[in-house]
Amino acid sequence: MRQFQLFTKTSRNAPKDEESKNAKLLIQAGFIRKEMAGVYSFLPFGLRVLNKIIGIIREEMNAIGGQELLLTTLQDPEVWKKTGRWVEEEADPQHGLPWFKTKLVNKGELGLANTHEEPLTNLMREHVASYRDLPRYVYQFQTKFRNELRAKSGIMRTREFIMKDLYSFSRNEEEFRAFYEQCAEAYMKIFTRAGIGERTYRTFASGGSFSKFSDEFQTICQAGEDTIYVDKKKNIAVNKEVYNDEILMELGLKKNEMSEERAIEVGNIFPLGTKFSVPLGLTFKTAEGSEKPVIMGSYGIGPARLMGTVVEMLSDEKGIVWPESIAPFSVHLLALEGGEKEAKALYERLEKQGMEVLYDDRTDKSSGEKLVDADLLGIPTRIVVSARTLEQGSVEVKKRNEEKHELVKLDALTL
RNA sequence: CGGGGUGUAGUGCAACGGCAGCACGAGUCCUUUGGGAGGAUUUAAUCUCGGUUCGAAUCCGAGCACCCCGACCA
Repeated sequence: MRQFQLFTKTSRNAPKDEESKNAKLLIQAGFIRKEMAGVYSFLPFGLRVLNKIIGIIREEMNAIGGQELLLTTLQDPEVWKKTGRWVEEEADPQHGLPWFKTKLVNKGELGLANTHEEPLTNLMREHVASYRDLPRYVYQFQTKFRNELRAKSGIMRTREFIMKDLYSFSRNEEEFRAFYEQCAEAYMKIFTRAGIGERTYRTFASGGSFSKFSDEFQTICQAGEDTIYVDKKKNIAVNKEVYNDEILMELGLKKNEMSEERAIEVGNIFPLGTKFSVPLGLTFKTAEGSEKPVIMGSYGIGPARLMGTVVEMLSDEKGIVWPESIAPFSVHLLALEGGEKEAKALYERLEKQGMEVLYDDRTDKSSGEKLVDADLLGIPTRIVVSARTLEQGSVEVKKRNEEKHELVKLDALTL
C-alpha cells in the first residue's frame, strides 16, 4: 500500500481525552477513532490488525471443528423471555443483561444483541433432533452491544464490539468436557500466535450465574481490570474472586507459591450445562429412545480487546510494536531523500513476492517525520532507501523491536 | 449509579472579571530533506442554556460531553 494515498494521518500529540495507553497510541497512529465513550471506529490500519486477529482465531476454531455462521444483531424479545433474560428489573440481577433496547415503528420492542446464547440455542432446535446430530460446535464474529455503566480503558471495555463467540452442543458431560479442554488449548495457541502467550494464564474463575466455575484467560498487565494469583511454575492462575483455601486445595496450589498480579481478561470459556437448552427446548433423542437436553458450553474472545492488550504489552515510548502475526503490514518501506527510484522498484518487487508492504512514498514529509511515523505505526520490519544507503548499493533494514540496524545489498535482500 | 476531575482554533496548551494568545496542523510562496526543518504570509476557537455584572472563557445555577476511582461487568 502506498502511504501517499492513505487518508488517515498520524497526530503529533496523543489525544487529551484518553488515559489508557492502548487508546492513546492507536488514536495517535490513526488506527482507530473514538466516536463517543466506549465506541470506537476502526480505520484502515486498525481494521487490518483486527482482521489478522480474527483470521488467527478463525483458523484455530476451524481446527477444532468449529463451524462459522453469522447471527443477527436485532433480537426477538420472545426468545429471551423464555430464559428470563429480557426484563432486567424483574429477573435476578445476575441474569439481567445490559441491554440496548429499541422499538419497531408500530409494534413492540427489539433488543440489540449483547450475547447470543438464546438465539443460537433456538436456531439449533431446527437442526438437532437425534444423538447422531451431536456434538456440534458453532461460532461467529458478531457485534455485541452492551450498555456498560462505565466504558473505560480505551478499546478494552466498550459498549459496541465484535466478539468471537463459540457455543458447544454435546450429548453428555464427558463429551462436553473433552471439547472444553480442546478449546482451552486452542485459546492458548491463539494468544501465543498473537504474541502474548508467555504472559497469558488459564485462570480459574467464578462461573457467574451459569455454573460454579469457569476458566478465564488472563494476560498479566498493569492496565488490567482483574486481580489474579499466579503459580508460574505450574502455569495456572486463580482469579481473586474465587481465591480461597478450598479452591487452592482442590487445584493443588500453595499460597506461598502464588504471586498477585493485575491482568486483562482476553478470553473466557464456561460450561452452560442445560441452562439454555431446557427453557428453550433444545433436546435430542438418545440411542435408547429417551429425550435429553443438550449440554452446552460458551467460549468468547474479543478481538479488539486482544488488540488493545497487545498494544499495552508490547509498545514502547516511541509507539506501537506489532508482532509479525497481527501487524497491519510486515514491511514498512521508507523512501528518503535520493532513494525514491530504487524504493519504488523495491516496493514493486516485494509486492510481487506477496509481501505486505506499506510504502512511504510521501514527498511532502521530511525524513525525520517519516522515521517518527514508522516508529509510531510499529510495523515489524523497516527498510530505508536513501542516497546514503545507495552509495553502498544497499538498503537499511531494522526491526521495530531492536535497536540495531544493518545495511543489506539491494540485490541480496531477502525477507 | 456514588465520588473526583476536565471542557478555549483541526490538535496540544495559555489568558487577574477588562482587546482571546502561543505552538503544531492546514493554505500560498521561497529555501530545505536521516529522527517531527527554516523564513514570509494566510486560516481557524471559548460545550449548551440561563443568571450575576457597565463588562464573563473566567463567578453562580442547570444541562450535556469526556477522563479517572469505586460499584457493576457472560
